[in-house]
Amino acid sequence: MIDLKRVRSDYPAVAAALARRGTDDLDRLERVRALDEDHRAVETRRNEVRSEIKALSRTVGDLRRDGRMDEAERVADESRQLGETERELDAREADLQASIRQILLVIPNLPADEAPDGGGPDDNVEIRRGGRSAEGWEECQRVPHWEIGEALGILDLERAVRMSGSMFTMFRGMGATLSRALCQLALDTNADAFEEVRPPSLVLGDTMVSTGHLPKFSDDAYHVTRDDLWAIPTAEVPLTSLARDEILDEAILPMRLMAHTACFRREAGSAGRDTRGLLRVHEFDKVEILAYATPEQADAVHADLLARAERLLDQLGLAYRVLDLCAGDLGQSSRRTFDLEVYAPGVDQWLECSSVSWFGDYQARRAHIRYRPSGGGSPVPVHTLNGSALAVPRVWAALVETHRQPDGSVRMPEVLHPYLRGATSIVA
RNA sequence: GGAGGGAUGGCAGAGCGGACGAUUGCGACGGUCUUGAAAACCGUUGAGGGGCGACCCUCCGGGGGUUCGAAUCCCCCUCCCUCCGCCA
Repeated sequence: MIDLKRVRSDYPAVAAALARRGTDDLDRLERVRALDEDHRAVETRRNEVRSEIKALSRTVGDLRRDGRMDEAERVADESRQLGETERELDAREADLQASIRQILLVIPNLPADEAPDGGGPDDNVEIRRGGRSAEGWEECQRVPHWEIGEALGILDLERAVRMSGSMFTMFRGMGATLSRALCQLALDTNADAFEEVRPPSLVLGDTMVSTGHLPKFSDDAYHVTRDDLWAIPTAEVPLTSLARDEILDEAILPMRLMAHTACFRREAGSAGRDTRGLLRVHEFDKVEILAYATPEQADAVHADLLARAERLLDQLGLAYRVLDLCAGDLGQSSRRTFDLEVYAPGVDQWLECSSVSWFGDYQARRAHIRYRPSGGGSPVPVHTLNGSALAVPRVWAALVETHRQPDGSVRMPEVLHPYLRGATSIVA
């Protein structure tokens, strides 16, 4: 959530920042501002009435102790009258508060000043390329991964669809081993600074609200209605809620966590897009890296997360590019995001394989995660940041296409060998 | 799933319906004393919200209710513990 106090004290700046997203949220912002004024007026009056009731009640007690029953009853009666006013104001106060929160929960984060201008994906700024060159491909590398996977017996989409429906996948043999190897590599590479966590895959609605996945994007997530639980779309969800309702010591920040989990996405609204192969699937494995930080640390932590995600692609011998997302393409909770796109020569596409985001205190406000400054003073919301260290399907696809040899086998980059029981390539 | 017990401040642990936002102990912080430390003593020590401010309001697992007044009484829910059942 954006800071209501800032809406109050700095409305023009908040509105201007929000406007950069090019959404219709300015109406919402204005409604929040008006409701907030009403709310504070009602709250103040309600508190005055309550205070009066408390005073009268105390008087009743005193009078009764003194045996002045008639007077006590008269004062009690007066208090009874006020009780009605109190109930009325209280209901209005609660209503206003709920309305404000409801709107606040769907107002997106304010883009960072540094985020480039722009209204959509076309305005994202490519800030660099890394890994191997994205040019100069051999004919043998121009084969889509689903064909490679089938030929080598390492990808079994047909049977996956039979058991789970379209956009579900199944790796087999060395394909499955490769999938696991990628995750282990990602985990091991980041174990120097990140605590490994194995969180739940099903979470309560509140947990999804904390990160911003609910209430606005409920169509994108799987909902187990019988038990009212949600399948996590990313480990960001449980990892962010790990510190929910807590006050952290500044000394432990930045606090870094990583997790390998399955991720579930309904991919509603993308029917018919990228339907072949591994480009868009309902369930996939991912290693997420995440940090809680102070505002002062956030920039450096953001850069570090990005560097770590890049390093893996580099080690895997893939071609990738880094995009600085423009204000109009930023996810709801993010104020600054770098996307990593890996080039897959077989399908001739840049595939988004990581989003490294800085959320400011937007998620921390929703999740009530604060830290107590070492210098003393009241707790303040932490900043949260996260990114995919490695998301399996698209990296798997790019890897298999990039490293395909003229004989149809797929050479495995050296970093993976220890995780592949020593195998250096995948052959038919 | 069935039966019983519990949930209070960082922790431990009190709390006849009316000076209880909450005794006390520990911990933490500040101070006195000390060459330094320990001990002892004194003091401070939860969170959220409103108001320019004096100050006011809320929070004793959550939600309802009774009452002039609820941490204290009633109802529902959640979670934890013990026992039984089931189970990877």
